[in-house]
Amino acid sequence: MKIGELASATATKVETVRYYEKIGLLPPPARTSANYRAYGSDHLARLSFIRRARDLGFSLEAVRELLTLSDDKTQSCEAVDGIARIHLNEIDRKIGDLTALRTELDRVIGSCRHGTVADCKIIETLGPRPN
Amino acid sequence: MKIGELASATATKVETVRYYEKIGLLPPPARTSANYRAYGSDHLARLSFIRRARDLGFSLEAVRELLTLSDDKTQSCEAVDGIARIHLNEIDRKIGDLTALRTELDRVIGSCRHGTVADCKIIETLGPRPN
DNA sequence: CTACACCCTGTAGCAACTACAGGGTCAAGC
DNA sequence: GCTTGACCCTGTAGTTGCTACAGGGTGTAG
Repeated sequence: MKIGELASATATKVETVRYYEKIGLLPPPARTSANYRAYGSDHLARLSFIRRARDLGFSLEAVRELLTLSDDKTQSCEAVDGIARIHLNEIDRKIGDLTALRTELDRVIGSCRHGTVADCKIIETLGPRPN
Repeated sequence: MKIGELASATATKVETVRYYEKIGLLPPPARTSANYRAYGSDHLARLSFIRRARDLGFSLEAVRELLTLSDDKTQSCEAVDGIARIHLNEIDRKIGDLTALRTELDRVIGSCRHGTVADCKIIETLGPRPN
């Protein structure tokens, strides 16, 4: 299959597929006589794997590790589990940060009395403080 | 005050202060005879504003708008309120996305039986699907 | 007078793509 | 046979918000 077909089969942009090849996530495929990339089902499987891992929020570096691990079927699953757990912790941290932020921002917005900027509580909150 | 003093007074790195000047968020200050930047209290106030807005998660583009609005004290507070509300919506969306992700990832991790990679449920989840 | 901390400019790097510019290829329709 | 349009190629520059040099100059304490 050509790059456009592979891309649409995996909901990826063509440029992104080439990018994954350039950074070594996706092995370079064979070429046609016209120098077009010719992909097989192994490429499709690998790119699907990458996309699903990305959708779960794994970084490209984590995806690279997961791919390496998944290539050696005899290895223990522990390393895979570890990567996933680290990622879960990061997500929890982000959710916590965003929730705290949300509370603070909500408080700021709630104080807005819709007057002029001169006595806008939002601007005031951001402005200089007397300490 | 010199750039290092301004930076530490606002918990900002020196490079970041220069960066804000370069992108036009912070006006260029006067210079000493040795070509050192010399800041006044107005710069301190403005940089504090920027930092607090950034801490609330506003993008630099949003900060730029907030600064412009806060400069015209006679204007209505509505635009400010609007920017803040848009930002709040974005935060809510992000929290929602991350929470969904968290659930999914937790499910994936929970299915791990700690065997070999060959029958790792995590890898399996990421691998090719029969559709 | 010599360390050392600070300041200057300018450029390159990070993640993870995205968007051109400037070309080549191929199938369909007139 | 020739044009149109959709696709493909490479390579480079842009995005956000900084951060980290490299290679210099300045100011002060001992």
